[in-house]
Amino acid sequence: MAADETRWLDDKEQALWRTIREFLWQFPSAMDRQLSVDSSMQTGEYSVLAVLSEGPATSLRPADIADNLRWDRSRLSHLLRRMEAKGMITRCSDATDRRGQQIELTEAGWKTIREAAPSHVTFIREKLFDSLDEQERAALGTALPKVLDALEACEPDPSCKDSAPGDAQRCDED
Amino acid sequence: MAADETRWLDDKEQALWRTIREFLWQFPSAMDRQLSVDSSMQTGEYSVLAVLSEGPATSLRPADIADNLRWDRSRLSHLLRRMEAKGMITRCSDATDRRGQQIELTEAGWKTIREAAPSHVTFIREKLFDSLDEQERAALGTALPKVLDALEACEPDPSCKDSAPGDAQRCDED
DNA sequence: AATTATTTGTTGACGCATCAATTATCTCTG
DNA sequence: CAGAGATAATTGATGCGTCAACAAATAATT
Repeated sequence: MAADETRWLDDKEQALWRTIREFLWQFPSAMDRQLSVDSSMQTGEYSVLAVLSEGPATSLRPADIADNLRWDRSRLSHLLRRMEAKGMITRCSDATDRRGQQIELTEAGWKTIREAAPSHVTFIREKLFDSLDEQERAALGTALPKVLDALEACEPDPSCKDSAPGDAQRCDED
Repeated sequence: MAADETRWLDDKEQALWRTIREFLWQFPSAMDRQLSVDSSMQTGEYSVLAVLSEGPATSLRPADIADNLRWDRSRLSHLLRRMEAKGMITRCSDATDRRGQQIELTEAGWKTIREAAPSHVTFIREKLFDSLDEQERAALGTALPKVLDALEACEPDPSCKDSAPGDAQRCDED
């Protein structure tokens, strides 16, 4: 890349970036607070409980949960350990693949997600959906996937290998 | 609040929430990775360096930085300690208010932000702005502030007190 | 069948954010 | 001026996410 061709942000772009950055920080932060206050847990734990309770299957392998949430395996592993200690989930070894496990909600886990869901959904509806009109919701629905696509071009996994090579990715250059 | 009036999300809303949730996680995560790889720092540190370098003043008090970024004081305090240890900033006690301090970038701090800025701005432009058309950018610009407004109604600080009391905040009910 | 590569999941060290508690200074009120 | 309250900033404990290294089992290759 040539010397200093950085396309800096103009004032308008900078203002928008500022807004987005604030949203990126404030929303998850407020969501964690809501869950902490109302249900003594955080977003990560809620997400795992939700995935396990929503799916058609009664048990899932950690890799499935990780894929569903697009999470790091390690993060999930740590979280599952804590959740098992709290009695939210149980693990049994997978018969067909002895590396894997089957993760299942316990009764306490079901109770927890059932009790946490109403206030959490209310939070999302009130703070997020109710703040936006139909057009804005639609715009988010089309805009954000594009950004996510752009991000996938350069992920931590070695998934960089199967992305379009012609288009100047910045996975290791500087 | 009455028994079970939770307005659950329908399929369309759930899909949108899923997208937003993924964006909320993946974007900051990718941004941290970019900064780590290219500049050996993370978003928080970059933000502080940016605020200090952008402002008209050559030095700022921690409270000003915290307000600018809408951060917790404690978070900033910890971060400033680490940044001071790395030689990025210096502190001098404020003459007019002996509780406060003046935070200033060191030469090393200036060098760091100057070197980190191009690739970071490029990341934001390529992954975020370039992925969106003008209409989508405008939509974000109007939509997100509304969400942020809704969030401000219920913050950790005792700022709950000066928000409209008629409108059923959920700061402590359940 | 034997070797290699890939996939599944765990672990430990480390850095960071959060919360509650604390110190020091300032401001307001009487 | 004295005392109550507010504000600036720090501290320590705790929990979480990340990274790199690892162990175990399966899949692919020869």
